[in-house]
Amino acid sequence: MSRRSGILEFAVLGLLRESPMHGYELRKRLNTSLGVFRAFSYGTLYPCLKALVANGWLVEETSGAPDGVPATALTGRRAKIVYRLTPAGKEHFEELLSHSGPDAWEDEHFGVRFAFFGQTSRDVRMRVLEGRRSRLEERLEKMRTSLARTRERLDDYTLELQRHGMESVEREVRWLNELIESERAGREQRTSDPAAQDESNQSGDAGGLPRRRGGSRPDPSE
Amino acid sequence: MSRRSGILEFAVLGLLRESPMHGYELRKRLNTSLGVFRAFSYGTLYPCLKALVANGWLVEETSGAPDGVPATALTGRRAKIVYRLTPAGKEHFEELLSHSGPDAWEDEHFGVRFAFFGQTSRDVRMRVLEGRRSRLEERLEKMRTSLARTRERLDDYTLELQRHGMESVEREVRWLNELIESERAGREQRTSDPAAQDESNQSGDAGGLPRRRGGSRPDPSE
DNA sequence: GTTTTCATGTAACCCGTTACATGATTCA
DNA sequence: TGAATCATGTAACGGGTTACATGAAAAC
Repeated sequence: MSRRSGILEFAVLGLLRESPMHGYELRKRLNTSLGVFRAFSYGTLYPCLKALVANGWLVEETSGAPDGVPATALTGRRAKIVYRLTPAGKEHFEELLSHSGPDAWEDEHFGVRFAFFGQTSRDVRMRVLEGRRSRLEERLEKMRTSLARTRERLDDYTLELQRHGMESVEREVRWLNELIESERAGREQRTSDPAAQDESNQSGDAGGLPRRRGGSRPDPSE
Repeated sequence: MSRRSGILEFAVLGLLRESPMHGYELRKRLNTSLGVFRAFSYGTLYPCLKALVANGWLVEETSGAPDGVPATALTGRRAKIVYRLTPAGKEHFEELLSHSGPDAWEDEHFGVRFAFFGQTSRDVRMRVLEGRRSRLEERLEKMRTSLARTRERLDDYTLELQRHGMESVEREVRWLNELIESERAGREQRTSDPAAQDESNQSGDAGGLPRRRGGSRPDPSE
């Protein structure tokens, strides 16, 4: 019952749901796939994995595998400890997925939640996106009033910092607007979901993302 | 010698350099002026203040002031403990200001450093801005390669998250480019600095910010 | 055969928050 | 007079990192 990190636990369960992995690989996935937002060290990850095993959500499969299936087949090289999600773990993860409480739209949590939107039902997606948006909007409100009160007493750099900060938040709000609109647009369409889970897949279909693929042009004017 | 937070210490010294304050007010300033980036609690601030006093960088002035000058005159209401920067503290802060080590351009530090650019000499400003920029550029590089490697294995949401993340970083790089250019432009001009310090003011002149005042229009299309 | 990368862990520490305890001042 | 805000503090805990210790497999 010790180490409960919330976000790390969530991410680990989510990644292991796709396929079993050992700690080292897991960490790399955490720091790229879910990247930008968070980088966990081994000192955090390994104890967390042990705790999840203790909870019955994961099982360890060592090289001299008790269940046949040598880990070699999975990774191409001998892996020490492969972690696999148990049915209980899967159930637990899906329960976490279905929650959309206020903490789900805080800075740290939101990124991870979004990363697993593919697994998330559409109504939960909507609640998280809208929650996040209103969170940012109230933050903007605060910044605006506080700026209005102190405007003239601040030097140019502080002001510029404030301005840039607000613009960043505004930009994220616009992003959320687009996403929410896409979700709304894809509401009644029921397109076929690309990667359907075998069982207990509670996610609806993939909604509709802006579909602007290709990821930010390499050379933006400069 | 205990509690050394770095960023909090820096911000506290910087704010107190402008004028003496008590803890409560200090915290509000921390969470607005330097806002967006960080919000400290009393549980962090007060112990830090004590430590700074123990270091000889601050002095406490209680209501029954030993130095005359009742705190009432400063705030309009009776304040309990007013903290004032000592000469040693000022000296220390200016030394901190002059450093531009690699940690100065990490996410957490950069914001605070920038907030006190008004007090910072131009060459240090330049080094910090350029350091920050190259830091972001190498991060972009990593993201690009990692994205290229895993592109097709990721679902749309993860991809969109990645894309948005990269765009955010690219945007900050462009911002830095503008700032750096402004600094370069204001290099030989020697405009009069708006708020000159009485003594030991090592900051050159204010350089030149984009001068686009007015802080982000209230209604951006939506 | 040595270096690099893969792979797993632990103990000490750091920075910060939460929740609590306390009390003065202002305002309705 | 009672509620809200101002104001100062502390102890317990939380979540994470760093540095270290260890060793196997791959690459050169």
